[in-house]
Amino acid sequence: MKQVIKQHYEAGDDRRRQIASAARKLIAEKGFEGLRTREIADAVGINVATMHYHVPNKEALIVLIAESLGEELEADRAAMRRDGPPLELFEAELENYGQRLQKRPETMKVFSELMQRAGRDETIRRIMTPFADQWHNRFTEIFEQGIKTGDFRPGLNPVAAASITMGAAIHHRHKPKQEFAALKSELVNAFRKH
Amino acid sequence: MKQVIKQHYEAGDDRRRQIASAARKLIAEKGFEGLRTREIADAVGINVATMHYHVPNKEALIVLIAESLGEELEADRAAMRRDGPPLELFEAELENYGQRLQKRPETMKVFSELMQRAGRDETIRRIMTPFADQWHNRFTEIFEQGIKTGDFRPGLNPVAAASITMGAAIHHRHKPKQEFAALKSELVNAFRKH
Amino acid sequence: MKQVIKQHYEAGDDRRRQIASAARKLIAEKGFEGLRTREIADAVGINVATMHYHVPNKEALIVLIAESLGEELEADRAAMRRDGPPLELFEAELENYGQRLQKRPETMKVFSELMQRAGRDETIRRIMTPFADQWHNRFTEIFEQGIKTGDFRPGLNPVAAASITMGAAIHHRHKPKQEFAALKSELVNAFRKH
Amino acid sequence: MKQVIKQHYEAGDDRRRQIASAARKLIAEKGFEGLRTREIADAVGINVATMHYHVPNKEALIVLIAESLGEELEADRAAMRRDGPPLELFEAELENYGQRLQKRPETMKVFSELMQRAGRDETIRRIMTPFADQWHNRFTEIFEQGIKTGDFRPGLNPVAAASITMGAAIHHRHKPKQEFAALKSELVNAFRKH
DNA sequence: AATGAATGAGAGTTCATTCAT
DNA sequence: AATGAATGAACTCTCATTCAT
Repeated sequence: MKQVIKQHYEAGDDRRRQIASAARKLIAEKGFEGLRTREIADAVGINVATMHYHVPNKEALIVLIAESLGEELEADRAAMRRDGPPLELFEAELENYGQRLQKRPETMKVFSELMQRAGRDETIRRIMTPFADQWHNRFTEIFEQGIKTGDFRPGLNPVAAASITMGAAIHHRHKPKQEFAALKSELVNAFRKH
Repeated sequence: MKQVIKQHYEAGDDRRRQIASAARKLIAEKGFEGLRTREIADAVGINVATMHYHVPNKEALIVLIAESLGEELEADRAAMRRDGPPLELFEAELENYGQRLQKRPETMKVFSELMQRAGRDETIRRIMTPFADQWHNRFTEIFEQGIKTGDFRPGLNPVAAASITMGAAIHHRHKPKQEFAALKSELVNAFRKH
Repeated sequence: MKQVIKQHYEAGDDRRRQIASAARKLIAEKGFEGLRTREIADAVGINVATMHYHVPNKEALIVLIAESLGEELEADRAAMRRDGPPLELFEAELENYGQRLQKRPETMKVFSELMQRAGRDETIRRIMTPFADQWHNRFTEIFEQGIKTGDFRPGLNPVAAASITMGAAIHHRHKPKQEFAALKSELVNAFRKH
Repeated sequence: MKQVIKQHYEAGDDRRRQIASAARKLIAEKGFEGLRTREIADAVGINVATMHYHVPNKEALIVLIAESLGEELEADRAAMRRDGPPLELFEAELENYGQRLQKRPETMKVFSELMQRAGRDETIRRIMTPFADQWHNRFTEIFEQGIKTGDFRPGLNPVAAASITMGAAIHHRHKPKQEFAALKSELVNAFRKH
């Protein structure tokens, strides 16, 4: 079903991927509360019943979306370089985030909607927290190493610094791109050794 | 209908205040997407139709909520001291925020729900941005003065620093209270002159 | 809507009565499995949402129907004479049933549909069994007294006889009326003293 | 698809038999109204589409079920002894019914569901009435002969007596087994010569 | 200012059935 | 003979809003 000749047929997981993608687009536009099964189906170009064939109900849909987002973030993470001076790694991490913001703004909007909902929805929380945690851990790690190498201030609290960084990054999500450079260099100054 | 005696107290704007208050409680519990006119009316102890007499539709309700929140934030702001060494003002500002988080967590939840929605809803954005801006300006101002007095690093970008501070504060909203102290001192270290 | 002065408003329980009545008619026609909320609403001449205002969901609707039927059967029972020779009472009971079958065939159809469903549905069982039991007890009682008075065979098992009578009566529900007389006299012969 | 070896066994009518059997089991559990094509297919271990290949639609399915039930009842009937004193035949007939009730309660539940539906559904009525009639005729016949031999009361109405017997039997379907003996002997006493 | 009742529009979900392979 | 995927039609239920009083 997946091979060359017959590929005009969107079978199995492809449909689920299409659905996830359409749903994400809609969430980015109208938020979680504006998400309608019918609209997703329309966007994919299938019947609502067909949609329910692939994704049985709204809860499963949300899980699918969260997973789909998770995979993407994971792929991004896997692609990051992990060696070099901590300060550079820190900047690279921010740079990467900034680019994601520009190239796929949808991703961050959906991420933020899911995190918002995670506060109330156990299922989503279970799927999403690992991703938030991984990100946080990554920064913590960088700070810890950087303190040793002397890249970052001695006495810096790596956990708190990681939180500040993430907060700044997320809070910046809606802002114009130009400001991001200023934010980045200010974060660097905030933590590096003077 | 039940307490005959009090009935004349609760006319006009009092009702609107009750409605706003009930709505805020519900938003804090279930988020915007879980807000139901009927539940608000029930919480106030009136009929849905009566509710619509006071607040004609959901848009007006949202405006009411935003205004109510705005008034509260404004009152908070007005109560803040505005003189003294910038570093102290900065700490006082954060301290005040931390206490608000503990005493009225509902307020911050609603604020965050409204800001989320502001991204999509023009009306809300118009009401909310001033409040976010005022807060941002306040920090910017403190940083500007602090740079002059030597409390904060020379070369500090006041605007970026204000953004980082706000991001950190908002991002911390759900976290346990104990961590807040660490965050606060880390923020101070991030910006003050070493 | 029907009468002259103020009664044109079908308020409160009247609506529930109308709904119960329409639902019973529909069950008699198409059985339980063919019962549709929309059709009931249409039959009453109201919107589906209005129907749900009065009867929140299908389970409540079924309870309403069962109760409505129960009330009717109860009224019937209350109207029956309870004194006189047991044999006469027995015949009167059957006669009354036969007339109900002719005048309100719907009632018995609905009763039988409800009893069928009672086998699977706990809620219905709880409402309906009392009525079946009362009827059964009534016959048992008549037989017990009749044995003493010598109207019925000595050695007759009153409980088994009651079951036979009810089985015969219910089983006859769809049959042509004329046959009922034969059935009745055969039942009398089956149990009376020879 | 999974057990390659057996695949050629289960062609044609075997499939139909499997489907009928699965459907009957499901009807016994959840009633007619709870019968779902998908569940039948699942129970048989085939795809819904495959099911529709063998049994084109729900009407055909019901016919199939009725026929399958009919065959079973017919086999039962054929196995019954048809000679001996009428009173004994009568008791044997009841005894056989009682045993069927215990050994294959499913059969009687399905029979009763089908008879209920026969009241509304012409197709089912056409298939089922013969079976009900045959049973009824069998009792009538036994009574007619028994009157001649003196086993049963002179003046007994064979048709009405047959109806009473069947009503009692069917009505007893859900009741505990122990009571059946009492019912049986009471029926015997009701019709035999004293 | 308040209410019970009503409503239209739509939401998610289910189901028998069909299509392409 | 069998399948995965697709579909239209329907169903129950919900919700913001309105109407008559």
